[in-house]
Amino acid sequence: MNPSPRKLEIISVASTLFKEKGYSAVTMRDIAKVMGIKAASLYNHIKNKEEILTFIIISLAEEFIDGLEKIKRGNDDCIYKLKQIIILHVDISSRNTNGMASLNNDWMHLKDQLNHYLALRMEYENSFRNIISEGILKNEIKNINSDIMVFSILSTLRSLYLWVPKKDDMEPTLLAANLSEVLLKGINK
Amino acid sequence: MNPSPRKLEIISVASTLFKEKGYSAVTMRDIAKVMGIKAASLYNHIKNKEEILTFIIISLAEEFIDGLEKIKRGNDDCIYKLKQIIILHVDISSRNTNGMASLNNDWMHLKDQLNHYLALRMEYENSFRNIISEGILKNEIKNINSDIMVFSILSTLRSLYLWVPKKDDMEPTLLAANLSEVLLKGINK
DNA sequence: AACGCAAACTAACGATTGTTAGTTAAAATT
DNA sequence: AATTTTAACTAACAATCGTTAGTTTGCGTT
Repeated sequence: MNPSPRKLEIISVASTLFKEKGYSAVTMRDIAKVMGIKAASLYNHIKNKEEILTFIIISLAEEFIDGLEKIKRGNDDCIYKLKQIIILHVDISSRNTNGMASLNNDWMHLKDQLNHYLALRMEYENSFRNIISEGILKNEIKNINSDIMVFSILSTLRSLYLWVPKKDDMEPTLLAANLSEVLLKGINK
Repeated sequence: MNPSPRKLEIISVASTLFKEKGYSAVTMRDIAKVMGIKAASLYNHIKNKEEILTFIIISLAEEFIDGLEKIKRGNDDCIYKLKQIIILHVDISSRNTNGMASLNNDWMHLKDQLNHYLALRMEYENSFRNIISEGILKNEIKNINSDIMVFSILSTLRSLYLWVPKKDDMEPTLLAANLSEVLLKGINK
């Protein structure tokens, strides 16, 4: 059953507040106040507070997994795959700057779906690492500690949600292109 | 007046818990339980919960500012300065993996010192950006959007606290060297 | 006109929050 | 030996938390 428009509205408002103060510091009364209703009325649309967080995190995580799956299936070289991953992150982060905050910082407050989330994250990181490792084997990528490369690139991509809103004048396409240049070829002339 | 050993112990325990669940989700009773005392006893050593967070964040922020000041004063080229900044981050993050979590994620819960923190952060980012801009002028650094370079490098350095504990077998010196290679020269062969 | 339903409301619940007051026991200082 | 200090304790506080129960309101369908 699809979430009703009103439910999506609540989730959207909650995402904004979760980004500002974190999941734990946001009360149901905070969310209700922004919605212009009482806290108890929220429960006509959602099961409980945790369901809001779960929806935000799991739907984003699955969007990343799906995007990465398509990229993996392609018969491209590793550098091109990395560029597509960068585009994927810029795209999802630009469209979900609020939700990305919860994905990055509030996942530990999941209960029922915590293990599911952790499994998705491990799957994603492993796929990412495999692309790097394959690139090293094929001599497309430098033979440095692959963990460091995964960490370095992924840290930047995971922080996009903080940075994109400050640069909303910049085209996502241009941002992804510049980011590819910096992340793949460095800044040193 | 210097913090007593017992106070530092409380701050250390609190840092660990803050990293696990975030400031808002950690109660004074949580901290007390790990200390093996009652929550009320904490108040013999600290003023309130906020003071713990403030101490963690401000002392780290000032450590970064001091480190950057020394680097700025040096008469080195910009690439070398950036390498020193990377070493600074690896050093501080390795010695304070817990506290760095609060610096990154819990600063918005500061009250009295929030503006002070924001001023320090802006000062730090501006100095960082100036080094990049100078490097572009001196033709040491590629002429790409400098904001993107600042964002990219700083995002990685700010995430070190998450990653260093998983690689505690790796020498900080080696980590900093590899990181410099990746961040400055990229991964593309 | 009567009905059913979605979505708001009021009121309240038990649990938990940060914190204070007052007390006690041991250690350090005089 | 007497006294002060340190650091723990018990007990409790008002405030706030997520959530439930029961009620009301208004709109669309019969």
